[in-house]
Amino acid sequence: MSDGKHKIYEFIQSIYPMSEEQRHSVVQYFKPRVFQKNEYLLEEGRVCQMYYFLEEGYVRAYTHDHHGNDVTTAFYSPNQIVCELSSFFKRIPAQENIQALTDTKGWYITFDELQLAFHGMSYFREFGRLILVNSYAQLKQRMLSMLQETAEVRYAKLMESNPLIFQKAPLKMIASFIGVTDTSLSRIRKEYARHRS
Amino acid sequence: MSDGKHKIYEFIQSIYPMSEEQRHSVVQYFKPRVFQKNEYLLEEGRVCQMYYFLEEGYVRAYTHDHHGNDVTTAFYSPNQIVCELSSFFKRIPAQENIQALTDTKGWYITFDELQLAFHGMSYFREFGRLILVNSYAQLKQRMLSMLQETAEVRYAKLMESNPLIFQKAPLKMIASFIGVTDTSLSRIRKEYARHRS
DNA sequence: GTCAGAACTTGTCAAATGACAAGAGTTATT
DNA sequence: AATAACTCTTGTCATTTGACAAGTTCTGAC
Repeated sequence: MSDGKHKIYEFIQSIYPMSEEQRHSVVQYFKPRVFQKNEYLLEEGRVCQMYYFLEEGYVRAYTHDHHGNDVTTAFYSPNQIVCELSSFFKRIPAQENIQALTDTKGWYITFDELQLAFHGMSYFREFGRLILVNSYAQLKQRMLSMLQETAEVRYAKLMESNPLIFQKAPLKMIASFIGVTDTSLSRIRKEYARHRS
Repeated sequence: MSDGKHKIYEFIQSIYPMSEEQRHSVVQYFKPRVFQKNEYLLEEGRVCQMYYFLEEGYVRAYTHDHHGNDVTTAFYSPNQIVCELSSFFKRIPAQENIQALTDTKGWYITFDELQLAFHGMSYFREFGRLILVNSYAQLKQRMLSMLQETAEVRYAKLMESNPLIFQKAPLKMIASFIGVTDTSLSRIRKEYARHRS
């Protein structure tokens, strides 16, 4: 394992444990790729070509609402898969952009390669399916959070689960992710800081 | 096809077209199952055992918030798959209940059967994956709708996309699905009717 | 048919949030 | 260093929504 793929081995193991040999046959498909700050991993209107394991750096996905404002749909931190799953698996144009917030480093696999690997290896299939199921579960939690919790609670949770994002992304991006205006988030943050002190 | 599985054949074809023969080998796994009004398809704390194709009837899924109120997470109409995907695929206890709003009729397959079928048939795998990807895409749309649109717009969209739900489910269930209180939805509905007249 | 509970509407008031604008601080570019 | 663009905070006011309560209608159990 002197190929620098240490992190991706660990990641696969944490999602769906398998033998050393099996992991190796999965990992071999992944190729290195870096992005500079502000570079796009995916642009709206194109088909998502990468299933990208983010090893270092921070990334966000966003789309536009009808007023032309952009809305953050996801933040990605190290050790996550970055991919617009609908576009990638259905081979249709994406409705969102994915952009590097910082310089990033990671490993990718293309759709065709993934199909090939899926075909032969049942453990890879399971791994792929779990990524999908986990993303679904996570999105559902966020949905529930939108339905049940106040903006302040959503802010507090993001602070806990992903504090580094606040150093990498401007307030406005975080605000649209949480579902409030940046003005409002600025006030919420103030209140939150007051409670904590 | 005198086995009454007409609808499920059509459904599979609409999601992921395949040959008559392939579809047959998929469909043969599904067994009939009916539920009476108010009967539970899944109860909180149990592992979801069914991947259920809903042929007739209406169903909703809900969970509880910290105040003990229930929150509707999904409505299901005929020709949809009813399943708590996280619980079903990860074999973990579900956090939500799925309950019949009306008498229902449909077809189910268990996890083990599905695994078996996935193993041998690549077209079944594709079908299964598309169900997952489609559910994900749909949830994402709803998420965006929560972020960008007013409660009134969400109400209007649900009215268009799924008008029959309004005859099957009380206002309170619909309100928690849209993300407002029933009081508020009552007012929104009034306003909406006024605009339309 | 009567009763109890659920479902829905409406009123009043308070709280949360958005829209808009001004201003201070920061960063990038030339 | 000067400038412009971006970032964040804060003030004011309007709008939306929630909380609570009262009252009507509907529905199901007995």
